[in-house]
Amino acid sequence: MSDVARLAGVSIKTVSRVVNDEPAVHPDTAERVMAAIEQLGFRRNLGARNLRRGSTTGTIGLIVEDVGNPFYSELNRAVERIATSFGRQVLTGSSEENSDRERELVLEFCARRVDGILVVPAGLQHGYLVPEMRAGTPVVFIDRPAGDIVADTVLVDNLGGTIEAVTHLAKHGHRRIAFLGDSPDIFTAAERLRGFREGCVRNGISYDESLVTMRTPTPDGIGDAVKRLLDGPDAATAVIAGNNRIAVHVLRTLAHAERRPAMVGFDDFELADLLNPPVTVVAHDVSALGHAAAELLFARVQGDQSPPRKVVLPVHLVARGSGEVAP
Amino acid sequence: MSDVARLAGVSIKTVSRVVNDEPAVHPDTAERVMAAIEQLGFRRNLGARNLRRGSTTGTIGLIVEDVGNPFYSELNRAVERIATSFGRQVLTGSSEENSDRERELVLEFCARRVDGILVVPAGLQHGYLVPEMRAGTPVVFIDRPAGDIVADTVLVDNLGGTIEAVTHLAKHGHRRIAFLGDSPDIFTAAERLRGFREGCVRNGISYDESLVTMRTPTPDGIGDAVKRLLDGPDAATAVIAGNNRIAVHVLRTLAHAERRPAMVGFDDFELADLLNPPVTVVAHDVSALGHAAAELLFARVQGDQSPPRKVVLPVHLVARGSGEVAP
DNA sequence: CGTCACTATGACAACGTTGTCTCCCCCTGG
DNA sequence: CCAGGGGGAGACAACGTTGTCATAGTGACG
Repeated sequence: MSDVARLAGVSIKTVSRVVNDEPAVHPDTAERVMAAIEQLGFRRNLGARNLRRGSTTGTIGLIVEDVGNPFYSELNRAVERIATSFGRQVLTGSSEENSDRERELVLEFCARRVDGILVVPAGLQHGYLVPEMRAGTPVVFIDRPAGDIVADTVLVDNLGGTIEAVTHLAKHGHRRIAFLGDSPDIFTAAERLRGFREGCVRNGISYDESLVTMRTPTPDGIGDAVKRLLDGPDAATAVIAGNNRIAVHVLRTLAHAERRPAMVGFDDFELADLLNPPVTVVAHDVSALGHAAAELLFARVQGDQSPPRKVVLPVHLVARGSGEVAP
Repeated sequence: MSDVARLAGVSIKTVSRVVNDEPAVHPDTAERVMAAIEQLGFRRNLGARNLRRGSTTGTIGLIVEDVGNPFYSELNRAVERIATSFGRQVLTGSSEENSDRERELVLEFCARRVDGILVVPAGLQHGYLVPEMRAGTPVVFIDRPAGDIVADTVLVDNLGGTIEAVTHLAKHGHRRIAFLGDSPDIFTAAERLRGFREGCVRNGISYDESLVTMRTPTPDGIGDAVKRLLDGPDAATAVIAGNNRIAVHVLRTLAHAERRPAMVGFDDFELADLLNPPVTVVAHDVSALGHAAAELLFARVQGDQSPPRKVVLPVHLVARGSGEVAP
């Protein structure tokens, strides 16, 4: 900036005035300054500006499990859209479902003085966030609640959705329904399992633990589980896949299987309608999830001091075929 | 920091020393300082630190067309992985295939003093980057070259891949092959069209312009084009989809069509193997694209001054079924 | 006992901006 | 002719750090 000032023959304060479109600069002076800026390729240093003004940095942080997973990338996109409308940039990070990594990312973001943080939490302990939140960095939890603190949260109706899935299958005559879920440490997985049990109860189906598998999904793990569940005289006639990754693995396994049980997935996914049979899913609006969370965050950024809010977004069952076959 | 210093009864310089793990601090003093840091919830301001040290900011910028598109989110993930290994955070932005927006994002990132920028360029004019690059911000172009400047670029073999696709279809007896591409303003689309023509030539097929459509893909647009191309006595017997979005739209259209032409897509996508018939594609390693670009960027960040490099990654045809049907 | 080396600490400036205050000049109105 | 006012511009400090240099204290050694 001082280089520009020297070249234009003015003080650096005048350059600052030009850069910030402040009034009370003579047009001729402004022009000289702009020419100098152009010539030197000057670009104001936002870091220094933010430091001096003590204002917001114009960035927010987003932490998800894996930015490469279509579910989270859609979320990312929705968040970005809102952030852009508020003139903010988005710093993203993948926690890889690792709470230490999540914590690292959060603290790093705080050190960068982001204006707020959106996080799909990996762990169950979020006490480390208390000082940051008290220091004025708003945090909104997405898709899963915070483990041990009260904070803004946006969820989907995991419980209701799974109940609906069970009811749908029961309505088509299924009594032996298998449930394949992610690790029970994950809130959504636990909640969906709870919905599964509740759904069984409501439909007069006795809950059979041997038809349930809860673990981190891997192709082989899911493959083995599916084969086991569909084998023998007491085989399941229907399967509920607890999330989009699991659904894909299940489908891949079933593609080579003789018996094709009915199937309902939780989370919609691209091409579900083009498979054979088309896949029935419990769908929810991922963009809405991102929008709601980002809107809530920016309300906080702009000073909203109301008590922490908990938003639960609705889900709906999309019947496409795979869930409507008889046992 | 001065609050911490006051509470611990030391100077702020000593606090700085503790925070930075500098030697020559008495253990007792360090402990007092750490206690004060803990008590006050102090977190050092990275912005001020970077300003003072004049060092790198520890961030890089990534600009893609749409972070929500699985293709780009996989790229994002690969870039993030390398960035993390170099201790950097990633700022992401979607250009929405709009060169003004791209430019805005780039300049914003530069104002934030990112250590480098990775960009999937939207437009053809990148002269605006010259001052930034001269000022020391390395830029690597991904998937498409810069319009009018020389710069590091990582591409995939669009030409070779499309030639391979045509040859594959020709080998299965097809002589009337349609090509559905994205807007010809996009480098990859133009290049794949060039590959299509070249492929026709090499296989002794006369290039028929009426079998080619090049435009921004929309469900309806693709639907109409597919119906037109498959209609009449001179109908195409095979279709090449120019990218993953187009492939999906084509598949959705064909799902309701009476005639099912052979089909090959450019870009692999999830579940392609589970469709009926499974979709033959020209696949390339998106992660490798991101890795290569990020590695190249960090080499530059660390001072590599060699002439701009151009990396072309190989593609390979994955025959799954949809491309192996006779006319 | 004076000197030296070393440890532990602090004062101060500087990074690139911008807010505040001040100054100068010219114009207007009485 | 003078007071008052407003437009245009600069000096200076401060934002939160850290690099440089200075200083005080401690022990060892000749």
